[in-house]
Amino acid sequence: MEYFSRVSPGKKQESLRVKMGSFENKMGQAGDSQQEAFRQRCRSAGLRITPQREAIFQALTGSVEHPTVDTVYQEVRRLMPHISFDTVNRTLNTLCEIGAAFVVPGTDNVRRFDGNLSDHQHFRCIKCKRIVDFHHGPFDNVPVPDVLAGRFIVMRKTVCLEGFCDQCTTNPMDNVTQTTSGNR
Amino acid sequence: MEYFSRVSPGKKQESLRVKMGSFENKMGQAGDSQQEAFRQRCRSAGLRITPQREAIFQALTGSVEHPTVDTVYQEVRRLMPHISFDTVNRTLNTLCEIGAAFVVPGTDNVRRFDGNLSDHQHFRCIKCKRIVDFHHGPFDNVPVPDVLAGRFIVMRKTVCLEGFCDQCTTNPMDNVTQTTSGNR
DNA sequence: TTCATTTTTAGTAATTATTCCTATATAGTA
DNA sequence: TACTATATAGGAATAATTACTAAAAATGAA
Repeated sequence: MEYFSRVSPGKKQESLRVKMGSFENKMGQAGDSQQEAFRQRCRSAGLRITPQREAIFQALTGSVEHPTVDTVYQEVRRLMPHISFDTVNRTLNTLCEIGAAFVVPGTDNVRRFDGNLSDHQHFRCIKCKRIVDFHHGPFDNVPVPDVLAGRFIVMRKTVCLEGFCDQCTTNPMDNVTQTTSGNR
Repeated sequence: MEYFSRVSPGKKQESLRVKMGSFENKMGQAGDSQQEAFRQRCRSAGLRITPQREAIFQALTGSVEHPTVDTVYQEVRRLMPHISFDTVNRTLNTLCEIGAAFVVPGTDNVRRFDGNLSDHQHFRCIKCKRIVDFHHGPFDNVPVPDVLAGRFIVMRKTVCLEGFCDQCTTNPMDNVTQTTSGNR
C-alpha cells in the first residue's frame, strides 16, 4: 500500500491519518512499544505526532548503521516520495532535542545519528567507518578523577573504542589516518 | 618586525628564510624543541618545511582552545597577512595526516583541532563548549571487554567527560541540548 | 652559488552539508 | 465541523570544506 506524505501545495489529498494506521501495522509487535514511547516523548515535549516524524524515527531506530541525514532521507522516501530533505534534517534535529535520538560524536564532515536510546558504547572501525554498539557495564560508570570532580560538574562519561572490525582485520593497515586526539 | 608570507603572483620579494629566523626568535626557549620535533616529523613524512606550516603549527600548539580552522586562520593572518584560508585548512589536514595534530571528535558542524600530542583526555562543557585537556593515568588503558578483544582489533580507547565547567556552574541548566549518544 | 625540479601557496571558484524562508497542509482541540 | 498553532514541501541561501592553477619557493645537486 502506497504511503503518502503531504503533496504539492494546492492539492488536497485524503487524510494521512488512515494511512498512518497502515504504517503502524507494518511495524510489527516489537516496534510498537518503542514507537509508543516515542509518541509519549513527543507529547511530553509539546510536539505534534506527524507521520513524517514517526517514519523518520522508525527508520533511525531500525538502522544499526548510525546513518547520515541523507541515508535516512533515502530510506524514508521509499515510503514517502514527497518528503523533503529539510523535513528529515529538521526532524532528526528535533529528535535529538527531545532525547529520542543523538548525534554521534566523530570527526567526519557529515553527521551520523544514533537511535539506540539504551546505555551503550561505540566501537568505531578506522577502516570501514562502521560504528558498532556494545554495552559493557563497567563503562557506564568510570570513576571521575577527584581533581576534576572538584572543579567541574561531570554529567556524562563516555568511553569509545577504535580499531579494526572483524570485516577489516584482513587488511588492517590500509587507508588509515590518525584523526582523533586523546589516548594513543 | 613584519612577517611576510608569499606575496601576490608576479611580485618577487626577499626570501622568507631570513624572516623565518626572526619568527623562530619570537617563539622563545620552551617552544624550540616542540618546533624542532615538528620539523623532524615533516622531514620523516617527506614534506617541505615552510614558514606557513611552522606558523600554523605554532598557532595550534600555542592554543588551549581547540580552535576551528577560521580561528587558526585569523591568528596566523596577524603574522602573515597574505596567507590564504585554503593554506591553513590544507595545512591543518596535513598536520593531522602526519600525526602533528588531531581533529577533536565532536558533534559540531565545524571542526576543531588539537595540537596537544601527549596522552590526555577531554572534558567538554555542555554550556560554553570549551574543551579542557586533562590527563588521568587510568584512562590511558581502560580494560577492553573480552568479548570485543576477541572480535575486533582495538587500537585506541578514549574516555571523554562532559558537563559544566567551573565558569558555567553558576547557570548549569541554561541552553542545554542533549546531542551525544552513549552513557547517560 | 646557481640552477632545476618538485612541492607548496595565493587567489579564486566549486562542491557539499546544513539551514532558512514561506505558502500551504495538517494535527489536535474546542 | 471549525479553528488555530504547528509542521511540511519546495525552493533558496548560507556556511564549511575542497578543488583548480599559475606562480612562488624549498630543497638538493652540480
